[in-house]
Amino acid sequence: MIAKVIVDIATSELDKIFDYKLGYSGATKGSRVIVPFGRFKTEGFVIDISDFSDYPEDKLKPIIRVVDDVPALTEDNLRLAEYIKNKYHSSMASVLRLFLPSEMRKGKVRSKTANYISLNAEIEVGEMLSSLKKGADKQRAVLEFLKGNGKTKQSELNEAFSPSAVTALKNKGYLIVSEEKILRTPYKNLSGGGQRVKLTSEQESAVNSVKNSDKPTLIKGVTGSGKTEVYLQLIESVIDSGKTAIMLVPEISLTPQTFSRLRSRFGDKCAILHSGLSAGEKFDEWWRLRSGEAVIAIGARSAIFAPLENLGIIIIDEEHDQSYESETSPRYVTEEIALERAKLSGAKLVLGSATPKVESYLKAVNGEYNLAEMKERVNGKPLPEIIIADMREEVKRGNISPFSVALKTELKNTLDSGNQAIIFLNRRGYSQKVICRECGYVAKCLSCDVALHYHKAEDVLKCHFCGSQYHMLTACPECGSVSINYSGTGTQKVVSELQALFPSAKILRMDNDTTQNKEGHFKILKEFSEKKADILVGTQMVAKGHDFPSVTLVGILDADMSLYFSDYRSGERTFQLVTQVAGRSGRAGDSGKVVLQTYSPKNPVLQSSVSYDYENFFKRECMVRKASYFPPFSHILRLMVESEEEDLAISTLKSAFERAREVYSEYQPSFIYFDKMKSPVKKIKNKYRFQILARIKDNYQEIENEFYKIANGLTSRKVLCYLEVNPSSTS
DNA sequence: AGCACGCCGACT
DNA sequence: GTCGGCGTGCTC
Repeated sequence: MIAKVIVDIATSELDKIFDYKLGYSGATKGSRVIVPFGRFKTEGFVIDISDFSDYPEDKLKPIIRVVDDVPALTEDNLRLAEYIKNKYHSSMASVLRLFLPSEMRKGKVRSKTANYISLNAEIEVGEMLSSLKKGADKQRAVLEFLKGNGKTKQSELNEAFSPSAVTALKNKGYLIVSEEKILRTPYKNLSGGGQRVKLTSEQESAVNSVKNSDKPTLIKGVTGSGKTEVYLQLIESVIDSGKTAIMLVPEISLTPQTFSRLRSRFGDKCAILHSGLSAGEKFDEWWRLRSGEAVIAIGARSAIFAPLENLGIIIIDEEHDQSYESETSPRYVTEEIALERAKLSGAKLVLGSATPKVESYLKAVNGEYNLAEMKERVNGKPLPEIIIADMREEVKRGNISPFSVALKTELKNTLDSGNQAIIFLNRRGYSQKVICRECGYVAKCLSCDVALHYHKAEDVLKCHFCGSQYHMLTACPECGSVSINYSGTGTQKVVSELQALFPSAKILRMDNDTTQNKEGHFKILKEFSEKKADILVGTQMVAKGHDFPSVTLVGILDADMSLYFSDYRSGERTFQLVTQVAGRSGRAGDSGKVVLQTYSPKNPVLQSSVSYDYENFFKRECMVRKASYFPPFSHILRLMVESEEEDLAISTLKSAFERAREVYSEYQPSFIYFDKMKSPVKKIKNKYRFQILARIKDNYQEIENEFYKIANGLTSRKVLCYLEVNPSSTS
């Protein structure tokens, strides 16, 4: 018998099947194995067993050994892997690696065992006790304890009594030592009254809508509409029917709160897959799923690869979140893999969000997805009121502080009533954008309709989409004002100005400076939620995460800063951000307020967001993207070339461009845009980066395939060449 | 990935 | 002379 093996080395030359003699290794389809490879040994995956080999039989080597008792990969996994390999044109080894925690490879972790001690059942306890000498009180205590409590970990006995007493009893043959596997369970102490809640009629119909549809379901529910409870009851009914479930949450939501909600409801049936776990915990949680001991997997995007069989449902919470796109090879889109996995195993797929991706909602509108809407909040409270503060007016009136009059007034009210406030600083694409502080004019690229980035070193404005350059402005072309700026206020400055306005307020700051480590992040949030401060000032990271019941005011400074970010999705991002940040206000007590400061109050995206009008935003966004051929009405291909040697990068880019141009001439009518250029960030980690950008309106499958071939064909030991489809940032 | 082979520059 | 730089090729 022949084992078809993929060796666990992710290079394109080795991306083929190697045949080995199966022998008596015991390997089966899906087994991890150790095989001889050239002059050394390597780990590999058995992807098939066959009677035949095309390789000369006398040259076949035998498998050295199997790694795990149970094959690490299931047949479903292998089929899904095949799909991923074809879709993203990556090597099989790099795809298969997605299916196990990286720490498991190369035998870095093993299961942990401990010695357990119990009484030797062949001897009467009374006999043991009476045989002890008079002063042996410790030994007597150990025996009494074991008699009462049964099997106990040796380390605990040693600790509670004394190692010598235990050893003495062992030597007498009174104790039996057994080595047993112990599980390293993360968040063991998480608990809480995980009560099943009675659903509102809207929640109920969302649950039924999912159950009754054979299409994937998009649940579009406003903030606070109780989507999580819908997920939990869906999971419950799936596991009641003997199937398993995967729940994906954004990276930022991997908090003890999230876990405890599932743990308290489903207990040990739920396993947590999370990069923050120790290697041992990851290993054990993974095997609990693989062995069927746990039937619910929760985690960030990589949990879509959870080793579950008989899958009944996949839930992707906050489906619009950026963390669902992998930014390392294979650059997969979680939703695409979830769709295929659900299809392969006949599972339901549920996508949930208050602000779905334009792509997803379009699918729902087209009938490709089933749509379930939840418009009411569980607590019946209205969504926080959003007040727009026109910063152009403030500047005209001579207010040059970062805070509008409206925000100052609301801040005062909030503090006076003993509530808390969050000030959100939108620093996305911050210092690079050029904005007129008088009229709100933003410098844009003439051919792309995206904001230009200011490059300080060269003192020019550049379009990150087509690469064109413009002179830096000295005055606003619209109104002639010279108060044109490209840098904003940092968190530090905001804090000091706030402190000056409200001397007695306690202010916390949360940004990259104050949260170098993950702990800092939690520490600040915890401090704030314990009401040890009145105001929290922060960047992106305050937008998501904890609920703060006493927060009744949220201030958004420079709401438009991400609006003109050079990305076709900037409008979408802004809408999502405003909705999300607004959701931080007034969760429990009094109804909340939001002050949104902007230089472009008439902007349609902001207008839609202040009235929480997703439909309106969506319609307009679709119109704009359709007219200008941006996704989902086109596909953006970005072929990257990276090398430490600039000359080599350039020559590779040239040959890539030559080949791409052949594709271009064959399919010219399908191209909206096609050119080569330096990457906006031209050097990262000592690697020079160049790119080819293309935007395609049809025949994209063929063109994409050709581009993948070009990229893979040009990658070598010294040059990395890869393709990004609809990249979310073009840095 | 890892390791051997092999072909040119700088050195005890 | 040869030590060692790294470019190239092979691995069932």
